[in-house]
Amino acid sequence: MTVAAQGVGATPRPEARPRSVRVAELVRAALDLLESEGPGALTMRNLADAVGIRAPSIYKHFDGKSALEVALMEDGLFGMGDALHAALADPDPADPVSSLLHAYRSEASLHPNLYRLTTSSAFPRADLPEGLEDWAGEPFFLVTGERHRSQALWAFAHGTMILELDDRFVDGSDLDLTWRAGAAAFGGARGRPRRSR
Amino acid sequence: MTVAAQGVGATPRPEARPRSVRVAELVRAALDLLESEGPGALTMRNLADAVGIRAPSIYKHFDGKSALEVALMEDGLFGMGDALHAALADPDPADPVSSLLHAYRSEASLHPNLYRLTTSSAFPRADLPEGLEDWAGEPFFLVTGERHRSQALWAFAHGTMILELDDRFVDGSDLDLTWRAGAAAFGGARGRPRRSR
DNA sequence: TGACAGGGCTAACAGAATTAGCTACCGTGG
DNA sequence: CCACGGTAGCTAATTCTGTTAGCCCTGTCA
Repeated sequence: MTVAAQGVGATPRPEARPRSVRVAELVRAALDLLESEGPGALTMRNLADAVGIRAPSIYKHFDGKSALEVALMEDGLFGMGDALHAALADPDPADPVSSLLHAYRSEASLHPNLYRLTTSSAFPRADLPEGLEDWAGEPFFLVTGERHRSQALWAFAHGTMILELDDRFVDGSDLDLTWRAGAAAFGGARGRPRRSR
Repeated sequence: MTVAAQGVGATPRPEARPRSVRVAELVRAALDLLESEGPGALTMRNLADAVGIRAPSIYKHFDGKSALEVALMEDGLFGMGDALHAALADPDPADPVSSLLHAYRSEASLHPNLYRLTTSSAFPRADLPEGLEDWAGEPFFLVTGERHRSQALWAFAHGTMILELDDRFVDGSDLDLTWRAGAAAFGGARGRPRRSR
């Protein structure tokens, strides 16, 4: 392993950008709207209503809707990064791949629509804080020790997560087992069907 | 294995629904628009222009935009299903997992925006031909022989594909290696340098 | 011949993001 | 004390979206 031991990564957690009171309020309301009413309900008018102003006034705080979404994605990435790093720092050093996947799934399930947004096609890499993306994804590298393997594991996690959220796994199949099958494939679980490393 | 041997699945290819000339023309134009100009350009007015009519006339052929999208998804699923089944029926029985993943990646890369649409959140399962989804996904089962493992493999494929299309894999990392890492994890490839087939 | 359905059209609407331009407040410098 | 500039609200209006209503022509068939 080329990184510091003990589950602590080499990539520093980026600084969150300061937000004015109003901006913070808008982002919070936007997240509420997004999660409780769905992506279609996140309109400038609805958001304005939620904080008691008119839609055009939002433009005093954000350049446009996409800038607002960037702020949401930022929160989403910080949340995911914290969850993943915590999972590795935590107790169980035994099966880190499974721990990581479990943390990933839990965090995403907590804010499904935020997760969808954060992983949506229009990813504004340039507008996000420097290093945020790397830091949030680092745990996958810490757990696999190799770049492409870590990308593959991340891809599995994201694929499973988004298909689960979108209800794409048919019949009443047990998704726990699907996650475990992935963990096993990537050398995590010593799961039931017993496959060594 | 509970399925017929020799790479041929038990699930029959569903019948494509018949389409009138105009409907076929509209779907073809919609696909053109989608792939050449992007999802934002797929509007009723643009589509109407493309076939030389006015937007409201489209409603004589489709119930609405989402019905049009269903038709596109249908084509996308048929295309993917054909590609995957062909990959298994084809020559190389040696490394079926890699063959399958290769076919998946090729087919999706051919129509990236159609792939995105077909795997988008709003998946109108009920409006699609009976059995289409199962048939298109069957090759993943044929190749793994176990349900949850097949779901995990599909999730890896989709995750890698969508992250690749969305340019989410940072730095100039070699995505071939990422795909291969996944294939290896799922029991496909043997050696790293060694690529059979 | 007459009814009807198919498939085009224009006009119009509601809701989306966004812009322009106005105004009120609020703190600071002369 | 007063003027000034910045902050943050507002209304009105623009453009683009999907969609509906209602009209009309044309071919087919009883």
